[in-house]
Amino acid sequence: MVTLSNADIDFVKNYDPTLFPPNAVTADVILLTIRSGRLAVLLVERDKPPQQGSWALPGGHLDPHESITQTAFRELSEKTGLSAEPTHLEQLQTYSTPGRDARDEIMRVTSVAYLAFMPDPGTPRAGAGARSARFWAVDDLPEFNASLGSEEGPILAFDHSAMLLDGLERAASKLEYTTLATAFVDEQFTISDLRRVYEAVWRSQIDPANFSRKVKATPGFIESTGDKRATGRAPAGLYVKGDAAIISPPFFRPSL
Amino acid sequence: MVTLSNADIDFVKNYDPTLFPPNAVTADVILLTIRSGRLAVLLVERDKPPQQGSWALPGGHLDPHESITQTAFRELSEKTGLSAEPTHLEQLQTYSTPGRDARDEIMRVTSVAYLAFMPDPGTPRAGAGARSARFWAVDDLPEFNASLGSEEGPILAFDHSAMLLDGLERAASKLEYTTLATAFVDEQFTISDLRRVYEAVWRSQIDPANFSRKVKATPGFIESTGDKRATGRAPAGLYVKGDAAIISPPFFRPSL
DNA sequence: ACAAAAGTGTTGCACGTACACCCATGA
DNA sequence: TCATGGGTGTACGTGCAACACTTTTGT
Repeated sequence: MVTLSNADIDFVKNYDPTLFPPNAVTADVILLTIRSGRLAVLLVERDKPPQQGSWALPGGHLDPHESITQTAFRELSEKTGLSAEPTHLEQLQTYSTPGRDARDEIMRVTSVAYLAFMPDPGTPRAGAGARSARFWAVDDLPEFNASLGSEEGPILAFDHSAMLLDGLERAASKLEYTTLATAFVDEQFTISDLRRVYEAVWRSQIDPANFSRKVKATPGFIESTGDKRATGRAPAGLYVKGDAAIISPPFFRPSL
Repeated sequence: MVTLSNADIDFVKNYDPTLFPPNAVTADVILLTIRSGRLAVLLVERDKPPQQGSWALPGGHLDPHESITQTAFRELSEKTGLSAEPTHLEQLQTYSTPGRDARDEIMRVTSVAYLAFMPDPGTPRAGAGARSARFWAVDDLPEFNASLGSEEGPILAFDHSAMLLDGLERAASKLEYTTLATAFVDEQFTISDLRRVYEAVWRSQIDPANFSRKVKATPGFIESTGDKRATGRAPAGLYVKGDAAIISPPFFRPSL
């Protein structure tokens, strides 16, 4: 990837990392899915300090020979025991404010947050370093205009509430101009399934008639399989994801 | 910011950073401005290995007690001697692919790229670690559909071409739905000044009549001062930035 | 037969684009 | 007075929101 000059080779040979202040780099993953029509996020209950016993996003340290994206995938699978990989994973933002982690007194911890989507993967299993792992409906979390739902969720550890807030905004805005809603549904899905993704992420009602027309009119968003699924009453057409990545013109979420 | 339990305090006291593989965290800044109607980026000629002698984005190491955003501001001023600060600076993305920096053999280098805008600040001065510093018109860089212009620019060091490409796309897309074009012009500006920002960043022609109407119709985008500037021929109204951050409905760039 | 969900038709309105036109100024 | 750029007027097309209406099935 990089061409090394002789000067570079000499330089690297004599490079002493201990001369630099210590740093840690971690990846944290905001994995979103739709459960019973509600947007849900995967959290783990921490089993080690710092913040032992509190709930946090799954994540962990960068290994020397992997990219930070690989860290995100690996930590997600190690901490939560999910067998399937997310259908979409993208980098969100990096968080480095001093004091965001107790270890900052000794060694700065810089955290790269990732945003991931997948269809409901069922119940996760707590992995290494986690006391338990489960999905929480986002609006059961008290920090996110809470408790329209039944359960009362936890307050998040570290600055993970800020990360989640940023992730939710990114998710809502990406549905406007990309076809990423398909990352939340199974391989075969109905247009109503897709509409329920939009409704959950945008927390708003969408006119089924206009939604259906618009999705079908967007080239490459969905492809018909010809089959039908006997879902509730009338059978709905089954579709698979098309090959377009962006929607133009975009969908707009109601301006609130 | 974080409340520490007794367990956390004990944990941090006994924390040994040397048990972890060494990491470096750096910030690199893509500073864009408009010069003679063309989009330009600030580059420095490196005066130390690695990649000594080649051109790169200004940047450097995270200090133990600053946020990575502060690193970006500090390195920009140290390396390029700019007296004014950018009028806009936002985090772009983090780059950590193994092999992106020669030092990765010894210590992983994770780089947080920032995107910054400002009105033309004049000629920069090379600072510590830089042999020289100057603005290059983006389309004089051979990797960016080059040489409509006169000069032939350099190939960038490390993965800085990828960063710049991502930054240009982000800048173009942000002009669609935010009022950030005002970050490129002086405090007082004409509507044509603002239009030339859009034309430089989008590399396209815009109808002056429709542009003027749309800008004035967007609440909070610009505020009239009542003054006029005798620019070319007829005097143009002078405006200042309004207090809105987002444009709705957005402007759309021509779909190419 | 009826309820519920899928999907079609139709209308009005808001907005963007294109382009003709007028105005103010300095050379 | 003419060239240049700032600015207004206007007509056309597109596309979406709203909502009435038809179709299809399971109970």
